[in-house]
Parts: sequence; structure tokens; C-alpha cells
Amino acid sequence: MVKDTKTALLDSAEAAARRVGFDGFSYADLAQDVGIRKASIHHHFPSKATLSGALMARYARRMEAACADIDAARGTGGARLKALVQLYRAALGDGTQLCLCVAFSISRDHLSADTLREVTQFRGITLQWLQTVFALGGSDGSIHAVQDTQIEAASTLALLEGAQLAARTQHDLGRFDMAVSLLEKRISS
Amino acid sequence: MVKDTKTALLDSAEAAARRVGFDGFSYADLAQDVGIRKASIHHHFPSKATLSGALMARYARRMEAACADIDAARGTGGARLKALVQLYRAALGDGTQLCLCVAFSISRDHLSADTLREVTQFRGITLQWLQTVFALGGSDGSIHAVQDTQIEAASTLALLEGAQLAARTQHDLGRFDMAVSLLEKRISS
DNA sequence: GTCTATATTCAGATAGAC
DNA sequence: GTCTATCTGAATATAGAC
Repeated sequence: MVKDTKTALLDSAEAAARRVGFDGFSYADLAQDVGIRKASIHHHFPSKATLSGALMARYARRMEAACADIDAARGTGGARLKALVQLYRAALGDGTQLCLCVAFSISRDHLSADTLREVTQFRGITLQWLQTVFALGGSDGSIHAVQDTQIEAASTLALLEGAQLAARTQHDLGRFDMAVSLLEKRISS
Repeated sequence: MVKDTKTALLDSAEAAARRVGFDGFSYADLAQDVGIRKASIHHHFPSKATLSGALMARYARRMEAACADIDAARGTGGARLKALVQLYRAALGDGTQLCLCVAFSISRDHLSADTLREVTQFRGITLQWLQTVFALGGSDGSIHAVQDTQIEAASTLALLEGAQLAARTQHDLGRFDMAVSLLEKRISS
């Protein structure tokens, strides 16, 4: 089955945004990557702002699905938290990419209000999910020394995003692993 | 005393880069801000790559000085760590700015090799300093449950940078405070 | 050191043929 | 849906007068 053009464009744009930020790529780059002319892109995404909104919306939906998948596959809070750490690690790819949400945080002054709402929603979903995970992990004993779950969620998201930055700055996944190792020590196997 | 043009340009460029990233501002923006014509900027910084290098070099030197100041003013590891957290918090300004190092992490593929070296050096300085602080805080009892100092340093830097991202994404300093509150709880007053 | 003027390249975007 | 052709504005950068 062949990818339709719109999906191909979204895929290409997402990879570019996560590598060089939203201000760092152009329609010309996408056109070359996908194999159509740049004018044709406007048929699918009339403006770059439209594209940014579609990108972030798809990303947020994917995150919701990923969290649901983790919930279905893992029973304890600790196992779920471990899975999320792995998700953020995998998002680094070979160490050149970031989570789209982190990449958009920098370019945020050039994003549409629509897209900003999507970014906020993405963060909200993740934080909410993390809170539940810490509550579960605290009561089932799989995460050590759980304190206020809202604070745990905020700290963990910051740690994961910061660990991505560290890894990406040096193109070295080991930096991510080192930054999250203290968190992982709190999870019982 | 009046600021010389070169310093005014560096100040303006730094603020812009920390607000919208290195790809997010132009010489025209700087010219308007500083009050000269954009062609004149090239006299001080022939290319934007030169500017990025100068920016990061100045930033790294300032960080070294700030760490030295903290060491001179605070005796315990805990007090020094608290001071660094405040430094990162203050760097947010009104919640629209990031640490230059974080901002440059996103635009990194458009930076010169020279500038990238400066970024790496900045991270190295900060990590090294943090390691010493955790070693001190562990032995003087002002930081609770200190483990491997290299890992503590990496985790803390990631947390601080991630906390900045969280605050800046929502233009809300409270997000920073919440993300770092677990870390601060480990410091005895 | 700063200016005007200009070169060049590239950005996002549109019109209209096929 | 994709193309060619084109527009408009803005980017970095240079030449040369003052």
C-alpha cells in the first residue's frame, strides 16, 4: 500500500520539525523529500500555519493512543512509567530528533493560536496520564517514595524533555540514559 | 556610560535567540532594536555564524563567572544548588525566554562548528560544576541521598532545562517551580 | 563606523493550465 | 491533484560613499 501524499507530507514535515525546528525547514525541503513541486503542497496545506496545526494534532492523537496502549499492556505503575521513558528515548531516533512538542516550544512565537492550543493539549494529556501512573505506582508499590502526584508528573515530564535536549545536543543517546537513570532506580523490577 | 554598538547588538541578539531561537530573528530585527541599519551590523559580525559564536562564547564565560560567584557566596552544596536553580529560574525572565543553550539546541543544525563547540563547552562547565556541588552537598549533609555525582549532575541539568521548557511553553513560571520542587525538597535549609 | 544602494537567494503563497 | 510560472517580501551579504 502506497502512502497518500498528505500523509507523506505530514511525515516529512514532522521529521524536519523535530530535527531543525519549525522555522528550520521550508516547503521546498518538503517538496524535494516527497517528490512533488512546492506549489502542490499548498493544495494540502494552504499555509505553513495550517501544516503546523495538523502536525501537532496528529502528534497529540498518537500520544493518546500510545498511552492507552501502555495501559493495556502493563499492569503496574512502574512498568507503565518505564514504558513512557522508553517512548521518549525512542523518539530521539539516532539522536538527531526531538519530541515535536519540545521542538515547537522554541518556535512557539511563530505558531498559530490553533497550534499552540494543540501543544498545550498534548502537555495536558501527558501530565494527566503521568499523574495516574504515579498514583498507581505509589499504591501498588512499584514506584518508590511517591509524593504529590501532580509534582511527580511535572518533574518527570521536565526530566524526560530535558534528557532529550541533552542527548540531542551531543547526538549521544547515552546522555538521555544517564539523565533518566535516577528516575528508573525508583522503579522496582 | 553608553553601551557600545557591539555590546548592544550582542544583547539584542541574545534576547531574540532566547525568545524565538537562532533561526527566528534576522539582522533587520536587530537593526531596528539597536537603532542602526542592518548593513552596519556586518561591520561587527560579518556573518550570522560569527554572531552565533560570539553569543555563545559570551554566554559560557558568564556562566563560569556566575558559578564562581555562587561558590564564593555560599558555603554548602545545598545552598549552591539552590542558587543555581534560582539562576535558571531568573533566566526565564517573564516566562518568554530560555537559556541560550536550550534555544541553540533546537537550531543546532544551522550553527557553525565553532558555535557547537561553545555549546558543548557550556554544558561541560555546568555539569562539572554540578558534580562538585553534589559531592560537597553529600559530604556536608545539605543535600539528601546523594548518589553517583555524575548521574546527579546529568539529571539535574536535564530537570532544569526541561523545567524551563515547561514554563516557557505556557508562559507560566509556576510550571518551573513545580517541576523543580522535588529537587529542592532534597536540600536542607 | 555607519550609511545608501544593491545583489542574490530563498521564503511562503497565488493564478491558472492540464 | 499536480504542474509551470510568477508575485511579493524578506533573508544574508557586499560595494563603495561619507
